[in-house]
Amino acid sequence: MLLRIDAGSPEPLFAQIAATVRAAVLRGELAAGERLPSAKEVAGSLDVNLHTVLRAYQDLRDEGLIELRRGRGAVITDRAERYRELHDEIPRLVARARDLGVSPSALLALVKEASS
Amino acid sequence: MLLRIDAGSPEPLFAQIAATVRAAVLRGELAAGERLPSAKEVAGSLDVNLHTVLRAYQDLRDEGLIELRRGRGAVITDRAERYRELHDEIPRLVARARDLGVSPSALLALVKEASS
DNA sequence: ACCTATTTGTCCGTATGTATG
DNA sequence: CCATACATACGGACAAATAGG
Repeated sequence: MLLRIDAGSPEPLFAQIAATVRAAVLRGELAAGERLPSAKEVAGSLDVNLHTVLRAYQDLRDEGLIELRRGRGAVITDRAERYRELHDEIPRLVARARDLGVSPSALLALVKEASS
Repeated sequence: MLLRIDAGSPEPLFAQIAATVRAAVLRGELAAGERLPSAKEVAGSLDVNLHTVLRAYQDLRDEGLIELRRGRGAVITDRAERYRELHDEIPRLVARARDLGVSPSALLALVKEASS
């Protein structure tokens, strides 16, 4: 099963569901164009309410990771693919900084500076 | 009354409520630190469901216009104030572009270029 | 220190609407 | 026309944080 949640966690169910999908995308298990199981299916398999899943899906849509269409469902976006690629580059950047003797906090400051 | 909605509009109720608050902030009717009426109050006065108002408030929170705290309510952020200031500068920029003979589409392109 | 009321947060259930296939 | 699937709205319930007495 793709999605897993922990009912005992203080993390809200909808957030757990969204996080699980996000993680799957970042691990490359979900490629652009692929379709997520319908909210109804997920709700059934996780034994949560349909709305809880829909809220998770809508959060993911707001982040640009998926597209939602009535009658069609949830589809991974191209942008999600690019997020993944970017995500994969981070460890290399961190390693390179370490090689150059740049501290993690200094690297963070550099990134922050560049994106301001 | 601060908020108004049109039940006949195709625009969802929660979006109408959020848009009304947004507009009020941009008109300067709501300053940073001011508190919005509680979701319950708004729901009562607009005759909509409590959850509909809460969703509007949560959208506004996600945009950074308000802060939400249990037991305390919804408070306009400093950032909202800055949004308003930025908003107020736009007409001046447009007027200045016009004075300089820069077309609206060219101005748009310049802004787009600068923010890429 | 305690209790209570207020207010948002989450989740569930139900109903209806609307776009897609 | 029909089934699927998301979108919105309503209602109820309980939890958790805050404020005030």
